[in-house]
Amino acid sequence: MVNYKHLHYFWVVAKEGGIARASERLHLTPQTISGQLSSLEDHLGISLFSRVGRGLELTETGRFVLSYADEIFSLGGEMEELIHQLPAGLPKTLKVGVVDVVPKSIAHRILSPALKMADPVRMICQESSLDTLLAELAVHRLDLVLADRPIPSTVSTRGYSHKLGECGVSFFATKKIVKKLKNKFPQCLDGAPMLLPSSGNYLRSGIDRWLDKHRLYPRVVAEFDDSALMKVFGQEDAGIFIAPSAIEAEVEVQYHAVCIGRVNEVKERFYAISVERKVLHPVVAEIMATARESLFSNNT
Amino acid sequence: MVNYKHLHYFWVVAKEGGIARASERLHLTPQTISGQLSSLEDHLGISLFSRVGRGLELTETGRFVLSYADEIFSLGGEMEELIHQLPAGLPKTLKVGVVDVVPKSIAHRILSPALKMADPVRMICQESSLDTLLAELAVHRLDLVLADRPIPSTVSTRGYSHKLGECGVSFFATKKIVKKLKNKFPQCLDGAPMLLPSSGNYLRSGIDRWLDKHRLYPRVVAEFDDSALMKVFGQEDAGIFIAPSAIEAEVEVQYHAVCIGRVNEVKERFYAISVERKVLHPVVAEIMATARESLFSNNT
DNA sequence: TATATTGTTCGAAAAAAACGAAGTAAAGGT
DNA sequence: ACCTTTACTTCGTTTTTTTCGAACAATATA
Repeated sequence: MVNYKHLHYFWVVAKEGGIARASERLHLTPQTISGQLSSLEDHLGISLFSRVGRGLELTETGRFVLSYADEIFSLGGEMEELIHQLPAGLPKTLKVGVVDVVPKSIAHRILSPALKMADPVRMICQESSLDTLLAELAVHRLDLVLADRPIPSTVSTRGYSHKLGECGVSFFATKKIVKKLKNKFPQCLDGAPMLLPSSGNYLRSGIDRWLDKHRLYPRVVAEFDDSALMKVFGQEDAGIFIAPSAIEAEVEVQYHAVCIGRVNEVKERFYAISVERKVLHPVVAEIMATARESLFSNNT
Repeated sequence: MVNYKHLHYFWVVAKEGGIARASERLHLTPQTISGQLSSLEDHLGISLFSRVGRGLELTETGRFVLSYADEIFSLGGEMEELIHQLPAGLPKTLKVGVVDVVPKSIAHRILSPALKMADPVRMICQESSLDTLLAELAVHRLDLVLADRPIPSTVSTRGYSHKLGECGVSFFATKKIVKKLKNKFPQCLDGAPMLLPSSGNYLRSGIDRWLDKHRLYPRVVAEFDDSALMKVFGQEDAGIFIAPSAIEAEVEVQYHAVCIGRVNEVKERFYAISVERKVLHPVVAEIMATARESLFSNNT
């Protein structure tokens, strides 16, 4: 771990062009700076200045370090400058990213506690792929990501996944489609037109495994990244589609379809992903607490 | 000035979700962290955590600070990681930006010492407007900018201008143009077709003042940001053009033109702009020393 | 050659950080 | 309701780090 105090001295020395000048600006004696500078070089194991004549000259490494120090300390300065004009009662905001495979009504269920809290919260929602959202999360442009899977270990982003709940999946179809089905569930799926989440999605692999196990080979009409789009296609008689059992009622009403069967072997899970290990954002904490205790309380 | 040690503790506490966990990771006792954290809050004059229950919760400000701390410490980490794989004898490079109004042969004169130094230097040149180049300089993507004026005080970029030299300007024209001129210099300029640096350029205002003072009103055929382009137009009989007197000979040869007059009242100046107050890049230092002693040694 | 300027090395002094002991306060189990 | 565990804080002391004064070495300038 570099000593940022030392790095700061180095930065000032480089900027001012010498220890003497730097010591003036820092209100320190030259011997202090000189010593601390040597400590930094010792720690890094490489020299930052070459002592030439009675002055200093940046080495190649020194210039490299300077470019980083520049960024680091201007960030620090910017932070200090902005910190005091921040707390002026601007409404609390919560920036959420929702992975597009997560059904909208599930997202709403999960997030609604935020809007019902004591002090008002402005919520900013964004919908996109997991990768995109994790990138945003990493640079703190999001407070929380709602996903259907934990953070992939392959991804370099650091972050912590918190499981919110899980439930089985239900199969839906419009009446028009249902009429054409010969058998009862689940045999009716074999050869039937079907809409599925695109391969690569977490839920999809579970569905595929289950279909395979039961020797059911539906005709896959279309694949979707966005679950809402899939349901709209379903509503227009494009094929059988699926949704978490927990929102059966909403789906039947909203998309004019009926539930033709339920599978509890395949579980759809929902996760909240945050940057901090333990969630420190009060609104996020509230959301997660509520979700865990009551999101799918009516089924296991 | 924030204490980066304190900021680092804050960062770890936020990441780990508590003082207890953080103290473990930092190999420190909780009371130390707690104390240092309070110091930081005292210094900033605002609380970063709200103590809720037996734990901590980030405040709005805390989350803001965290986002900066995140950037700062990942920069620091990145720096440490890269620092050791850097010094592997990659050739020294010098990244120079040349403002486009600076004549190419002047730029060459100024920069050539770099190529004649003891250990070889690879030079990377870029040509653009002053604004663009200063932005690049600020983020250390350039080591040096060559300009025809000192750094404008209106610009927020910090940087130091070092004057390299100055010389008068000469007027040039092709023989075809010269034939048409009725009077001798400088009266011949009145009403004559002329190429000039665009308004807004530093040299242009000097030229304009001089022309005005002598009641000379040439017909301005075209204006250029790029001095080389102006000379090419001049070569093609578009009009009278100007260049620093120091490169008279080169201009006459290269652009098939003749010098029709010299003005020492209008001075063209050249500056090197660097990030550091005193230039610490050895190659840059060499360039500047050479320039100052011999760039325009044959005239004042 | 004298002189001012710049950076360095050595202690001792001052300041900051870290710890042990003890205390408060909330959550969890009995 | 009562004990236990967990988590943060406060206080005084010890340890570590930073800073300075004094003396010194090297280089440029007059």
